[in-house]
Amino acid sequence: MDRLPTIEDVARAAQVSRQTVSNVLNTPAIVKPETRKRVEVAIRKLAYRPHASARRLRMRKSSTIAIRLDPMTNGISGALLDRFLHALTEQADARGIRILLFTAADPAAEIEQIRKLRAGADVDAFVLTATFHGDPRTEWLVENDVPFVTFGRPWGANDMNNPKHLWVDVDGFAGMREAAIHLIDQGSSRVGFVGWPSLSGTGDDRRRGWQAAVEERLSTSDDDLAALNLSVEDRLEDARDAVVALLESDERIDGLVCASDTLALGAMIAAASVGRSDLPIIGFDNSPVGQAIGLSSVDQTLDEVARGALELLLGETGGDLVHRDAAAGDTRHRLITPHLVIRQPLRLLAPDAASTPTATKSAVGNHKNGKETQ
Amino acid sequence: MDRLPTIEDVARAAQVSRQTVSNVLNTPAIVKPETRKRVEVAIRKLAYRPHASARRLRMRKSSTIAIRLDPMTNGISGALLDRFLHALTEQADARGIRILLFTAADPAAEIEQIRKLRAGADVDAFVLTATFHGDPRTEWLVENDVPFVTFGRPWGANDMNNPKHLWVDVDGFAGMREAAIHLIDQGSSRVGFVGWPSLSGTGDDRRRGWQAAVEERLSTSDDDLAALNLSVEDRLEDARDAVVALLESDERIDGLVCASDTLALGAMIAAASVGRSDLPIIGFDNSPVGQAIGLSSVDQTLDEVARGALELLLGETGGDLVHRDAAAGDTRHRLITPHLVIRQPLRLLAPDAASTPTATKSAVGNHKNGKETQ
DNA sequence: ACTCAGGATTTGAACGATCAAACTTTTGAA
DNA sequence: TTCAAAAGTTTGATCGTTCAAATCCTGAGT
Repeated sequence: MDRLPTIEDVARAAQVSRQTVSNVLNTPAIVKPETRKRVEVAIRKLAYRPHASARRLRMRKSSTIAIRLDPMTNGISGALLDRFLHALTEQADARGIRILLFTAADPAAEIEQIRKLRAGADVDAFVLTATFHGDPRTEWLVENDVPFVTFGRPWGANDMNNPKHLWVDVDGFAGMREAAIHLIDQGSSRVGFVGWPSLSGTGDDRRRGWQAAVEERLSTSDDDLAALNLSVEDRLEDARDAVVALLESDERIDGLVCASDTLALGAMIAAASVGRSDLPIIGFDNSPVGQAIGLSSVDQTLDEVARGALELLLGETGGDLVHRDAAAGDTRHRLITPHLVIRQPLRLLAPDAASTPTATKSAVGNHKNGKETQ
Repeated sequence: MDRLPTIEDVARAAQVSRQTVSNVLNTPAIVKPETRKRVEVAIRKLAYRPHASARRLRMRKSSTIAIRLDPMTNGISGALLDRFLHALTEQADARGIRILLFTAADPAAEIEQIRKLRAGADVDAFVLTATFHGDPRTEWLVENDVPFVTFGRPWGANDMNNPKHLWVDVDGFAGMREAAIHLIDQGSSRVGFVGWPSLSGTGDDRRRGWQAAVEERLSTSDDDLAALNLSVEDRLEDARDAVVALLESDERIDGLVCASDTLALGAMIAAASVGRSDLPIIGFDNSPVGQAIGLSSVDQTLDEVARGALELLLGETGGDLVHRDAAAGDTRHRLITPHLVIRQPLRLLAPDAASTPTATKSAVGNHKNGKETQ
């Protein structure tokens, strides 16, 4: 056989008509069991699969969701989108939906891309990431009636409980609060926070989580609260420098929670460099680097985020687009609770008793090394 | 207008026939300029774009390439696939090709997925990553005549210059050699190598690069060469422990090149912990973490890899699949030369003179800190 | 035996584009 | 002026599927 088998080939092989084969595939219930079996055998024998483009043309839907792969390799947590993408692809696959990628340098270019993909009937719906305050994309999409869901809640004007669009987000408040409470439960009595300047809604949300935990469990004065609250850009050096300063100005600090793993790593370096490598630190994002270095972190459970996104777009089970108005009231968004991952930190400065290194042949050999480089 | 405009709508608006509109889009040359202009206006006015599925059905090709998004978040260099994906998507977009994602837990599952995508005529060709010795996927693909290209050369049996399939790869030898030579040029006279156990062809390739540089430029004895050559698994701790041992056993080492940024980071930590935080170290992959921490590294220039992959599959310019046999002799693969990125390393242990930290309001304030924590 | 409802199956049309061939107009040379 | 070739445009068929309507079959009720 030169070309791929068509529904007609199957029909011929099973001695039935096109439509019966189609029915076996789409509405098996209405086909007589006997006939159905015969068709199924033919399908298997020919290794037939319906031609996706033909089906899409007829059905007037593409069963495809597009997502922008943005160039932001924003430092350490960059792999976040990567992991989300993976989760999304898996969930989508289970529903018979495909994930298409596109790129765009800026929001305007992204809108243009979306317009093209829509106009070519290439894509049914979109997933937007990294939304921000006053995002032109969401406005445009709403206006042009394009189905979409955002990863990230609308921080701006409209009411979170009745927004203009579907969204999924991670509950940064709950996550950061859990992290802080964990430290307090482990004996910390003075827990600081390293976050971002308060432009980002995400950062503020996480900050409030820390604040809630401290106010709830510790008797930290308002002045102290302000002193324990750092705001720096999401860069290793900035975090390191700020934390060095903080630790030197306040010896009693015995715990830190951070709005990202980047900041947490900076904090670890800072702690080590001022001889506090025992300081418990918790980050956010559960990035690969964090994992490699034994950093405890708040994991975003991207599987659930992805599942939530698809459920909002397509409904609980099927692969069909839910009409916007049908997705009623409180089901129009999902707030996912992240969970804390506790790890044994890798001491940056004091490699104690190298735990069975796997150096082989040409390695010089392993030996104990208990030297405290403090 | 309820539905999207079709070619017929445009034809009506421009007072021509379907086919003429089609010609304006696909073979503008054969349309009389006057008519063409009229059609183009109509196209713009209606914001018409050809229906992708209809076109694909008729043309019997999907203009889509699929790639597996695998779950490997392998530590620090994990973002590599992410970056490759981005480059690939951009290059593909320029050719009017779309990138589709899929997942699979293991090679067998991946083959099954590929089979499905092919049978559904969803995808024209595949890009395979993380190929390994005796990979069942490449065998299957070759046997079943599925067009594909691998990122990673075939290390196994068949001749590299006449392999059974198309491939693109990064020249690890050249990259590692350049790195080592750079260190030597900067004054290093005893340069070690941290790599992986010699199962991986990639690792050996990089090792040979270091070896070539050292033999070429330095008079290191064979015994020394063996002693300077570490092999550990791609884990931070393992690298750290092995490098600590190495540095303690040989004081004269004044440079290290590593087969990955993960290993390099481990080496940096090791160097710092034995008071050698000045030791120049170069990694491989140019990962985001490396960037964040100021690690010099060999960058894989994934743009070129992506371009190469597409050129092999689709030819220099167009979007059409090149017939396998047409891609003659030496154009059946690409070996991309990576380039070295030199950075000012962030001292892990001695944050000297915090360079204008951007801590704001609630930060305690910045101050000089020259303490050497040796 | 005859009708009718209902289920099971088949047939013709449509989705929106391109290809191949037919048709119409223009061009240029005799 | 005439005609053939070239250029420009249109028409009918097709890609592989599903929808809508038509047809065929089966068995129950009169």
